[in-house]
Amino acid sequence: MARPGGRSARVQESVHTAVRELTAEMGREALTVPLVAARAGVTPSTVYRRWGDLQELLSDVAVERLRPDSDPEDRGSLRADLTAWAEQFLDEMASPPGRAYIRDALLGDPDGANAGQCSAYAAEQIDVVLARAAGRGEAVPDTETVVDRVVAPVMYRILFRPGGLDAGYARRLVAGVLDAPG
Amino acid sequence: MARPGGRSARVQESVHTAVRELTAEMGREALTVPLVAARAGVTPSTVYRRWGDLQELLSDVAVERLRPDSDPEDRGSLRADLTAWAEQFLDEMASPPGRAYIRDALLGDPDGANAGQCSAYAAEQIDVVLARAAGRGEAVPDTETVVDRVVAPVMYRILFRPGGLDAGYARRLVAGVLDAPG
DNA sequence: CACTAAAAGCTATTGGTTTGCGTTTAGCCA
DNA sequence: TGGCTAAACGCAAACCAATAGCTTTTAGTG
Repeated sequence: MARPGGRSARVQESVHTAVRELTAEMGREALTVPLVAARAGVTPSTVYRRWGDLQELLSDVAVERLRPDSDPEDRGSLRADLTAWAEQFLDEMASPPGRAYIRDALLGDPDGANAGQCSAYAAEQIDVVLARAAGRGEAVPDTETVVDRVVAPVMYRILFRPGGLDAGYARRLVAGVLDAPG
Repeated sequence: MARPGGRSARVQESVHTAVRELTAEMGREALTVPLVAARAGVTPSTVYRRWGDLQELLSDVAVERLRPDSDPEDRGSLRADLTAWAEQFLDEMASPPGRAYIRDALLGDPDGANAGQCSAYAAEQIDVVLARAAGRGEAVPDTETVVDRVVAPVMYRILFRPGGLDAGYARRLVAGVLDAPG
């Protein structure tokens, strides 16, 4: 993988852009490697060599989209910060596009590197919230505890229990980990 | 879908058997629809029409394999029952074949029906354990609470955090939900 | 400025996937 | 029991995604 500005970087960028555009235009089902390659202005063999197959390419694009673009907002207390973050997290992840990205990220991921990256994103956001609360002098749970008690249940239900998720569920999970830290 | 003994049932059975045999013989990577169809004694078009593609077929087979074959053993107390079940659950699901089945089950599952079935299997097992404990007069948590506090963290880590799972983790999760029920 | 290795373009070929049509089978009602 | 209907399957041709071999371009280096 060359430095930004090199040909490799240009190809990667144009291919990723092609995936995003074509997904928006005609849906995920209609996507095919030759189609993406044509839109990106490269040959299919280039895509196959760099990504292996369509799933791995979609996984790469999905991880990019799941990267949070900013730190959680400071609302003055651990409870308020964590509740707001959890509600937004559930809202984004449980939406149809969010679910599609999660599936794509998990699917074309032979070694689990992309899935690990997604988990790291959530852990980083939680770290920010917890560190801020600790700076205020509040007692804070471990990041791992929050992952187990909030992130994991949300993701589990998104993946295995289609339907029946709302902001209230996220609030209850946060209340549970703050009021009864295991 | 016809009753057992009908042609549809015979075809489904022979195709599923072919998938299991060929997976064991030459690995999941080598599987193709024409290969499975030939082993099953049907034509590829039959498989494509019934299952859509290889992923959906593998998803069906994976769900079958994830079905528990017996109720959890009675060890005399809720804590012992739940701990033993969680340890076995983690052990089976975190193993390479278990992870492969989970991935397959999630993968070819457009409407989430197969994933929901997997979740239902775990909930049923937990229900048995909790009902038995309630029959003894023990105080028991909700099934949903156990799913959130034990099943979800295990599955999340299997899917998003490759590596670093052991029986001790399952024991700590069970202890957490029994000693500090949210 | 030449040199080397990695990456992309090009093309032929393979084989997985789709489709249309005829045939069989299972369920159903008289 | 016997015909009727619709769903499921077999068959075969056509399509197109996927792969591989080879050439050409490009980026980095002495």
